[in-house]
Amino acid sequence: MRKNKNADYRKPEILESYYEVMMEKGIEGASIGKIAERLNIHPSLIIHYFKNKKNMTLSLVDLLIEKYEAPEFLAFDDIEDDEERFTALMKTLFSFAWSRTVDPGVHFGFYYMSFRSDAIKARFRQMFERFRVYLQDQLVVFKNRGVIRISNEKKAADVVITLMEGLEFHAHFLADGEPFEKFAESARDTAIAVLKIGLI
Amino acid sequence: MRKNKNADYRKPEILESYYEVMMEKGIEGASIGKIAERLNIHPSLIIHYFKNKKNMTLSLVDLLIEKYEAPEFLAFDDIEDDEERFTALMKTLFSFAWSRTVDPGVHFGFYYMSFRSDAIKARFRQMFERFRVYLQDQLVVFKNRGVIRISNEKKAADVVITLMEGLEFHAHFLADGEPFEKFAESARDTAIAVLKIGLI
Amino acid sequence: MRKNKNADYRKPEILESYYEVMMEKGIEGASIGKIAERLNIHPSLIIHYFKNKKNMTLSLVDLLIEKYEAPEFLAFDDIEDDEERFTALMKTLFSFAWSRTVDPGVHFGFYYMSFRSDAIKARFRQMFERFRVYLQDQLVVFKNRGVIRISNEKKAADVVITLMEGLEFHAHFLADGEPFEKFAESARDTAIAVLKIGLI
Amino acid sequence: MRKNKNADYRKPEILESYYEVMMEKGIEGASIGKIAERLNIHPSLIIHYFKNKKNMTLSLVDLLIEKYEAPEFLAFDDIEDDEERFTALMKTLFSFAWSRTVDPGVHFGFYYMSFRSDAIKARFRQMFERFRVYLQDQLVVFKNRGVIRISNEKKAADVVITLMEGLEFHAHFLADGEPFEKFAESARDTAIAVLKIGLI
DNA sequence: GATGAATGAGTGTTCATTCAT
DNA sequence: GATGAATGAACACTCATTCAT
Repeated sequence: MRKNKNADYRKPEILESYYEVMMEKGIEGASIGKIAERLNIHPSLIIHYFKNKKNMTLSLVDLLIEKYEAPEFLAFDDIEDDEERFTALMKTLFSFAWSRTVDPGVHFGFYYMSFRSDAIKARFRQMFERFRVYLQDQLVVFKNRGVIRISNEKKAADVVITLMEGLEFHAHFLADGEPFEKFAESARDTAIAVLKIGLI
Repeated sequence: MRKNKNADYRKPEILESYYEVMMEKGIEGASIGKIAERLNIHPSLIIHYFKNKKNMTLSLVDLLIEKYEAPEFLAFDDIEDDEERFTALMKTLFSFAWSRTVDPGVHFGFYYMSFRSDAIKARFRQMFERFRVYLQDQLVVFKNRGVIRISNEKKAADVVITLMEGLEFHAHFLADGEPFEKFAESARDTAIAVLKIGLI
Repeated sequence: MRKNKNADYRKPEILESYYEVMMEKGIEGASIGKIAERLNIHPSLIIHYFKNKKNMTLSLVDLLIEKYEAPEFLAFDDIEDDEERFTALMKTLFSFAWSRTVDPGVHFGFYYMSFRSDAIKARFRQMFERFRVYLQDQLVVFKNRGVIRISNEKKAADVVITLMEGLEFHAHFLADGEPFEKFAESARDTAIAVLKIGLI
Repeated sequence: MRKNKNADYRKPEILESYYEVMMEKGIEGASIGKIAERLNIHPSLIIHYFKNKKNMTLSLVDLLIEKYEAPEFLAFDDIEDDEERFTALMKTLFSFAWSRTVDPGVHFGFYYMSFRSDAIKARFRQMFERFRVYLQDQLVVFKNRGVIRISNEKKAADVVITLMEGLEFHAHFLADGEPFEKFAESARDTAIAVLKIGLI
């Protein structure tokens, strides 16, 4: 019954299982025992690969952040028309698909963990930084093409992110029943208006 | 060593201790044992007062929500000038004091718990609902007085809340170093502009 | 809400509740807390009346034994014909009603407790002694009237009791489905035969 | 201090310890902690082997039932004479050794537990069923050989079991002082007579 | 690479009981 | 008579981790 695999196979397998258990049972419910059980392996084997839980958790965070930064998500180079490309970007940023890249329960869970773990916090901070930089660059382009009218690109990017993250929250607590996409409209339209009118 | 107090004293005392332990050790670290230790009482006394941990947790959530809804926070009736009152409201909504009414770690912790606990989620939902209704009412007044220019008050209130909550996030991950108040400016100004220009 | 009663009222009330909880949750499940809850009184009040649980348990045992020894059960004086009276006695001893005077779960529970508690064991021993004496006396009468033919009344009574108690067991484990009365027949007929034929 | 053994050694060792603690302290007194203490191991090791207490308890029940069904007990094939073999069987069924295969306190304890646990009840029921079948088969043989004279083998077997179990009870409450063997005589003789005379 | 034995700290909760009011 | 505060021991069980194999 014992299938000998090596780290390259096992580690992702274990992280996948970790993620799944987290979705079902939450952070505090995602114990090494349950993760192992789901994989039909011995808990010790998980320790064997990751040394300890903290380490494994950081690996999972890294993996999930990678998902967010997958290049497919924000590939609009094929759209030639500037206006269209801007719209496509905005639509994506406030889309359901994007919002659900990672299960929201897990997502929030890690956000929460970042309060206790500097290592996790640092990772998210870097992720957000990278995203802000990306957004800033995009905004500069769109500004130069005359699509939007902003003066402070960093602040503008910040506001967009603020709206995105706020929407995530909002959807969890207030959109119940209403479809996400419809609920996201106001936030997206606000973002577009803010950028186009040149408030910032 | 045995100090007999009664429920009116003990229960808030225990909740206070719960809150403190939560700040220090996080949700999963806030065990009945540690809470009791901090109060120099026996763990079972906590059960005596709250029956079980779930119940105690809900009591704490209720207490914290009450804090947010304390009447002092949003009392601007003494300001006669409409414009001034509007500014005061906006300043408060995006203020550090308001944001830190409850320790952000605990705050996020409960948000996170709402994914696993319907009871907690319901409480937050109600809180947000109440807040939206309050905001909506205020916006109607300001609209009638000509201070702002909006067409859909509910959506407008939603956007303001979205910005507030997004700011909370953002501050945690991106504002580090920068003072909150300065960081909050963009979000607040966006909110004001959105309301005044009549985007929604 | 507090109704002041005195011991004469409260004690039986508490014992009744104890018995009920025992039926539902078993011996180990019958805690003072649950008994009190059922009565809507404070657990301390139970201690107040009975001093401690052991004491209360003994009181309950006494009460239940009294039930078994209720005079109504074995009152056949109105039956004049000896043969008929003998049959009536035998029918009663192996009847469902008699067997279920006390809930069998509780009944067994106390039997079991008698292994750990000398006080309880002594009570049951006395009860059985008294019952044996009663039976012996009856058998002597029936023997003198020529209804049965035995040489050793004590042993004869013993065998009857053995059959009665064995039936109790048997019914629990083997009679499932089959009605008790039908199942009891063999035991009763054996008892009658043993007494009539004069084996003992 | 750490002695690594394996499940084949540990599990029976733990069950043995469980049984011993049960004899001393009763069912409710047989906690995992005490069992572990007696073995000088950590309580969680017990959980490691048996997952949970219920499971361990069922394992013990199985073990004890096995003891009752040990083939040595009822091996009379070497006795050629039918009459002698019948007597030997009867003697064994009502013997002290048989009755004390398992400590009566533990024995009763499990009987009692069968009221609350369907799993335990089912096991006992099966055990009794198997025993009845065995007895029935034997009675058929003895009947064919002319040793006994019965018409309904199942009922006959039932009565024998009833007498056996009733004796168990009886001995506990009434035979104190008197030696079991002597006390058992009446029950055994009744059984023999019932079978020989052909009452059933 | 993989398993299983073993640990020890910790979890929430139950329980009988004592004491003060 | 009745309540509530408080205790402390005990309970089954979970968990991450270490070590030997």
